[in-house]
Amino acid sequence: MAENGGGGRHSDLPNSNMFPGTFPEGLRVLLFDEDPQYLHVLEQHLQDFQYQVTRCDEEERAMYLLCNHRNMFDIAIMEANDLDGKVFRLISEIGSEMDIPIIITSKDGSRESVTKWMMNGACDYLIKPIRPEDLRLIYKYLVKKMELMSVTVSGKAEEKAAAEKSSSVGDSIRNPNKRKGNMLQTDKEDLDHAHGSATKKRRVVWDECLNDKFLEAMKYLDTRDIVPKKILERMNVSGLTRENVASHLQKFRLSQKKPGDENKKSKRNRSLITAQGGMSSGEGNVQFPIHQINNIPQPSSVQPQNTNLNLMTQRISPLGNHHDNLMRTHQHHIPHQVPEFTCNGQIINERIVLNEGEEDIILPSWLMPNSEQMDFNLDQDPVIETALRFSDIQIAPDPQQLMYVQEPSMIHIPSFPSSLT
DNA sequence: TACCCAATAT
DNA sequence: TATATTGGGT
Repeated sequence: MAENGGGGRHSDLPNSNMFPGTFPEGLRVLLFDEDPQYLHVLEQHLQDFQYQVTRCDEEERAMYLLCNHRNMFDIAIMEANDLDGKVFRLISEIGSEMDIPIIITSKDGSRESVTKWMMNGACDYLIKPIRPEDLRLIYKYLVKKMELMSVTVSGKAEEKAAAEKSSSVGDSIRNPNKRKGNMLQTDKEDLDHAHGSATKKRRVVWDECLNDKFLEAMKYLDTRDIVPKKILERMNVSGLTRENVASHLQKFRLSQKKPGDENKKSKRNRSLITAQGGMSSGEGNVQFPIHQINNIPQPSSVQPQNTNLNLMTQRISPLGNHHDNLMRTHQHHIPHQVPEFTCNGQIINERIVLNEGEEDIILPSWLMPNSEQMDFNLDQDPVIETALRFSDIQIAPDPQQLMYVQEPSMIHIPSFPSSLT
């Protein structure tokens, strides 16, 4: 891959020392353009800047990824030429709920188009042909978040404590990254949010990745050491507090107490149970998506180095082809909401969830193409593959809060019954 | 101080 | 619903 074309870009960042690693290198970009050639050009440019590009030249697929795998991306660049298209509808209707900046690209430089897109969820609008420099600078939409989470994560204990105190003041906790429909207000809004969230504690979403860490820690620890503090230490997830772990442990223990309840649960709750019988907490909520837990390349050798695709294969294969099941499920259910699968690049359990949770939905109904179109095999999907390939090695900016996971988890402890209600 | 647990709040 | 917080007890 070519060396970056933007010399000294890191020093471009204000207070760049507060940004982890080599940010914005590794920025995960979902790139959609219907023109394969132009797509390739853009991809090339982005890669020149060391961004991880997942390219896509089919609208449906791009939207599918945006809807259902946005945690695999830090930012999306979507081609869109008409204001009545599905992309526009997608972004204007649920774009504000997405936690990912969406940049629109178009040949249409009309004021109407620019204005409409910008007012309906796009964070920027690039008129083709796009200058490489504009692509290089896409990380700017994440800088604020990076700064924000840097404050949150790097804080000392006192600051943390203070932050925790202040979180009980009573004002609502808002998603600092949720963009408003009217992006003309974005900067101000984001500033407000940034200010607020820097002093607030966000909810932790115990999704598959984090839960795996938790389970792995439990497994590793001696029985007498299974206390929040030790688990926290063992998990080695920065940003996570003892209280977080204590809370989760409490839930865990409760869930173990009455495993019999499992059978009484509704179908809906079954969607939270992994194939291993574990608790996946796959609710898919966006408060603190676990894609924010960026796997740092493993320094040593606790376990064999995960070479990502292999890892994925290992984890996927025993479970059969869930993609097919997933797709079949979709074909039989009218979608009504967009679930969020939060495990960074690790879609195994999300598929399990989908497989078992009959009510899990992928696309909004108006986005649902005919089943033929949607029935692509994700296992062999180069788009998914790209994202997966990068998923474990990236050092990607975290939109809300960064948690470093130093030991990619491969161990799943069976039986973490879910279902506490 | 850390822990557990139940209840309650968000 | 999931997670955080609180409060009482060990």
